[in-house]
Amino acid sequence: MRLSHNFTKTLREAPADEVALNAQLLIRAGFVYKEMAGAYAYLPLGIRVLEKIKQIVREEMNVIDSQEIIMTSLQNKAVWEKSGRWSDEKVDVWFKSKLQDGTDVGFGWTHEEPIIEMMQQYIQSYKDLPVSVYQFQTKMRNELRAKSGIMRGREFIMKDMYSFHANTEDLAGYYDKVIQAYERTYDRLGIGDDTYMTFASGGAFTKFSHEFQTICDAGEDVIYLHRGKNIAVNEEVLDEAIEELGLDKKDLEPIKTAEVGNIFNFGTQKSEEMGLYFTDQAGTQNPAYLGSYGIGITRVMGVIAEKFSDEHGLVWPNNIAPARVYLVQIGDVENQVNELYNKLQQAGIETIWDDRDMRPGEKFADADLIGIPHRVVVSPKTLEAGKLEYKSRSKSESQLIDEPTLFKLLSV
RNA sequence: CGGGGAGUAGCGCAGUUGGUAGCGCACGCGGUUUGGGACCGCGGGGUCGCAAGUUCGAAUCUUGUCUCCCCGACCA
Repeated sequence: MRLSHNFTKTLREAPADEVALNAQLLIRAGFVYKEMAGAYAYLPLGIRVLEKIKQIVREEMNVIDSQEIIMTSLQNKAVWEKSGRWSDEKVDVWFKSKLQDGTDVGFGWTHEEPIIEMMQQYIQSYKDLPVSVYQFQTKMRNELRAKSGIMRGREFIMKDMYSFHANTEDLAGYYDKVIQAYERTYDRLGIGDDTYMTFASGGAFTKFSHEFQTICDAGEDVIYLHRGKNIAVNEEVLDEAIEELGLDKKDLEPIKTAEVGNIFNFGTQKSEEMGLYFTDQAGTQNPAYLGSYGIGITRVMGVIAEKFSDEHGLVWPNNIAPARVYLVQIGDVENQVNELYNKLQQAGIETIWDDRDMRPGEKFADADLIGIPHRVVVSPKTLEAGKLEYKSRSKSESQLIDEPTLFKLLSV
């Protein structure tokens, strides 16, 4: 990407109505645009990060044999009435509207009911089970108050996955596979070391659901961590969990965290509500066992922006940075930079080429703000030395290296 | 939804005994510059959130309304 072709521009100062660090940095650097409270547009740089996060999640869900689909944002009132959750008293985040003929429709805040409804068409026999599906969807939730930048919006992207099983053991086995897949996912996203599986409320079938909580000052949750046993408990179920798990409160350390995932074992409750039954080997009808598994994609991006930044700007982890290399052109050296740019492209190394007609200082400042992991400078000076200037975003000193060394460095 | 704060140019801000709006950044033109956000000159851009009201006159006073932010509550 040639930066001169990018329509966004960086800001020296963040808009006054943004207090959340993630939104301040992402807006200043040109990753997102705020449409209204709790609703953000994703710009070219932001899309790159978002797609990388999605791709990592996609790959890990595929590993556990889940199949990708896309459901609809418009939802059918009748489907939700089956579970009783069309009611505004039961669900206070509904966005609702009407078709021109007066028919009520809702905007999806989750897809549990619709997916169960849909799967009735495809699951009749034990032979059709197990099955797991997932999607990346924009969820709409009419929150009373949006906050924390892109970490808690009224519109956000979530990966939601649903699995259907013939019996509780099969679901339990899959549930464990999901946990492992989530752990691999958070590792690859660069937040694995700070992310804890946490006992939380909300299990319909089991006593607890499990959240994945990432240490983050901007988070909204507090978990209690037992470092020795590596067990974490959400504050909301602290007393119950201490009792259930035989923990001593004095061994637990409270930590501020942000929820980046939540998985549920619903047992057969929802299938019974919605009427999802299958025929077993004996020819009898049974409700399917359901698991539900979410990862907040845009929230993960916010958490990472929040966690990995310094006084100069964003510091993206390698795997989700919008590019690997930020190539700074200083002076009249376009041809030489173009040559290196093409080599990087051919090597499959995503590069942002700062070919703008600006002073070096501004380019360096933007390189830092945008947070690309590797910075390479080409200037008359470096060309004279027959070298390239290299700097890692996370280090303060730069060094002169030759081209083979650069490619070796980038191949890791 | 309760409490608090704020809406003036794309962004950050100034502008009270009420007198017709200004600064920095950004933007356009010219020139000098060119390795960590340059400098000089000239220039464009604002229904002062919106609507009523008071007044000869309102960014400024009154009322209403919309929006945004923070704390709390809420959060499958």
